[in-house]
Amino acid sequence: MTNIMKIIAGGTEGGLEYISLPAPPHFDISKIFDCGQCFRFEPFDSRTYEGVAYGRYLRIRQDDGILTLFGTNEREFDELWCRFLSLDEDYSKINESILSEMQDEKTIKSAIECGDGIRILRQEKWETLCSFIISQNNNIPRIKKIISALCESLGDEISVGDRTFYAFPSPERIVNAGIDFLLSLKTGFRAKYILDAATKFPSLPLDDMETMDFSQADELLRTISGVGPKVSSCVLLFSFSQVNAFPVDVWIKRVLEKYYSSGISPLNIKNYGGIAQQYLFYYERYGFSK
DNA sequence: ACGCAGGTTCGAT
DNA sequence: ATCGAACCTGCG
Repeated sequence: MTNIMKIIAGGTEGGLEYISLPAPPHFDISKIFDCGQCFRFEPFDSRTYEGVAYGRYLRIRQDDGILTLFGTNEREFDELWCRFLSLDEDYSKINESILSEMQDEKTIKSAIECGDGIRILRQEKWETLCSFIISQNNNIPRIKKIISALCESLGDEISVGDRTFYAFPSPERIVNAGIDFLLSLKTGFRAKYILDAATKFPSLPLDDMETMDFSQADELLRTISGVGPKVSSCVLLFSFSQVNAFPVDVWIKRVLEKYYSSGISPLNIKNYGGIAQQYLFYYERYGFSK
């Protein structure tokens, strides 16, 4: 992956390495980490989020058109965070493409304005699969609680100053921990699903699933018990770069009924349908769309 | 108390 | 194919 972003500063602050770069247009960390795609990044202060992905800690601050990444360096940025944050994608082009396919329809237009700055992260595949299995028929605070308990119990420790973070545990560790362990985390009926996923995940053709058609990748994921259409499309969108995966949850159902009961529909978008879905979801759930 | 929360499975039509 | 109930749990 070639780094298309230009690092403008770097150094050490408070014992943490950091790098700075210009914030690109259509990039807003508060929307990125608060649009429901990610359960493990939390606010550090009003302009900063922090968390762990791919076994690495990251703190990211956005202000005055500058992005500062703490706990990392240029090499790791090029290898990991640039792609994780989708800084290699042209969201001007994506937004125009969506708007044009939707023929300037007014709801999608408002949704893009409202959700502008959201980027689809490229998260770790196993973590995303496991997290969205846990998310089913569950609420966000409890989802986060279960995931952090899972990481604290089985994940590798990551020290940052005097604080400790945890990597997401591998499928093998979860298989070894067993069903009773998963039940002790209050995962309930999802425990057997997590175990089935942990058993099957290592033999999936993970790289190929990024480039194959959505429907083929979807079919493979759905062989896992507990993975239905919603979980599968979330996982494919948030960690397999399947930008046409279009998760339909309760909020999107509302959107479809309210604005698209007849005529043009975002379900028929050919390119970047999943990104359109994120805008509509954010608009309906967090925007003031009345 | 009892319905519900970012769904899926299972069994009955 | 389609439909509804049941599912772990904790919160209001």
